[in-house]
Amino acid sequence: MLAAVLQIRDGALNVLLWQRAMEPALGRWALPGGRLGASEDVQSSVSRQLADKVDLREVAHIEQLGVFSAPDRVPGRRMVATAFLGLVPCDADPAVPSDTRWHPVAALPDTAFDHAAIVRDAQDRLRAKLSYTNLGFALAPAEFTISALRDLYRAALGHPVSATNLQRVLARRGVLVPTGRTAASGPAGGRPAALFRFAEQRLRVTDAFAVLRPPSGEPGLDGAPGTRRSASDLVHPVVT
Amino acid sequence: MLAAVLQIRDGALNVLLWQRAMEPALGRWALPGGRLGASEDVQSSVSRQLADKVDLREVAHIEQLGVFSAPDRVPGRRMVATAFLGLVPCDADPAVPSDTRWHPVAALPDTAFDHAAIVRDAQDRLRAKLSYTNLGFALAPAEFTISALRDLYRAALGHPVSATNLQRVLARRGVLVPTGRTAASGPAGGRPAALFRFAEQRLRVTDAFAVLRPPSGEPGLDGAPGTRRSASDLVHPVVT
DNA sequence: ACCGGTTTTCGCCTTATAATCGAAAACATG
DNA sequence: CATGTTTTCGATTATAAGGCGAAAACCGGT
Repeated sequence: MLAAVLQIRDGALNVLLWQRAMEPALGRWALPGGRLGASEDVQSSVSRQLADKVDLREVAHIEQLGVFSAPDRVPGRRMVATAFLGLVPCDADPAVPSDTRWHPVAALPDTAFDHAAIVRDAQDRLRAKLSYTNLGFALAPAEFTISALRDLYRAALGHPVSATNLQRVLARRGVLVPTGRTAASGPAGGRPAALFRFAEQRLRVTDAFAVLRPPSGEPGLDGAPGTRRSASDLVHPVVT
Repeated sequence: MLAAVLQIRDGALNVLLWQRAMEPALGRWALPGGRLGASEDVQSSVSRQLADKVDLREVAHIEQLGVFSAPDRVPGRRMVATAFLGLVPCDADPAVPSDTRWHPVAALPDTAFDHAAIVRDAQDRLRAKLSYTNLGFALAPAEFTISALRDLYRAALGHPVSATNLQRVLARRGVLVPTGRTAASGPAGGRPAALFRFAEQRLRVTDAFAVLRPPSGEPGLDGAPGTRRSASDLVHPVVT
């Protein structure tokens, strides 16, 4: 039960780590987590563990990342961990305990166990899902300009992003809606930017990323009609 | 530790289930699996469990599906299961124990616990990955005609697929290569079909499915150059 | 009030990829 | 050799993404 909680800070992707005060891996930096309780599922459990580190209301999205189970991943005793990816909007600055810090994923400190690999997987997952879902909602504030959103995507993806293209791709998919309001101009003037928000605060997959689509009226030769869920209500869609 | 092992049989997607001979859920159909050993990771473990049910050499691909952990998913005692997706090429017909059968996923029998939901997740994962990976290799024989492959995709996706389009989409991506040989004509004559094979037998993600790409030379403003893995060597890519 | 400087926004065009359609190719049978 | 069947291929259309530059909307200073 571990979580890689990511947030964009100062234009870079950061992850929440705490410094271990005991063996094994004393002094190294580790992902927050804990043991699974008897009457909770893994998702509730990880949420509960995180409550010690950050204000839970700040975590906009959380999902399973995978199971890490190499027998020797934790020296001494057998530990099988279910890892999660958590995302915090960039305008939140949750209070964290004194042993806990945000670290840029591009320059991790000395990490414990296989936690560096888990962070890499989390980053990969985030990058991929930014492409074909509305996952940006979990990184952005409630209201934002396109430029601000562009900066978030650039930090998360690790490469420059065209504001024009971002705007249109997201608008066409219906994930971005204008609020009608505008932001104040910057110090040097310039046209005031329109404010946008994400249409939904829940993960949704872009339909169009599926290739080899059904002809058109998509008759479907599945058995059990009505049993099949439509692509758009898959919350934790599809890949790993 | 459970596996939903899928195979196309008689033009429909099937899953391997065994009938429980003990409580709880006596008589119901369950996914094969077992407990994690002390010195193995979950993937090795599931492979080991499957060895009892099918010839392992027949399983062309296996990957993590997710953790199922609702406290009451198994009545009586606490069971947290890591579920896997396994795929068997359609030309294999592994010998299975007498309590084990293939069942069409469209018409599952009385299933135990939450196994029906796991099978649905497995099917969703397969459908999605057929779109943007070369995962078809795990469903198809070593050599096949486009028509045969079309039938496999149709069965897995649940909707009609154009052979022409399938051919070119996969060829353009470089996942399909002609062997040069041709199949024998059918009983009614017709032009003999060319035989193809998948270029690789390992999962590979189509690069192009990523949107919001880097400008062109993809400079990348990541830290730690060389640390980052390229999209194409992600074996278990990216989504869930 | 006007002018240069700045930032955002929008329309037009190009490119990339997928889907559709129909004609031609290659075989079997009578 | 004509006919029917199946596959293959080229040409075309459709859709989505990326690139580019002009126009819009604000600033501060002259």
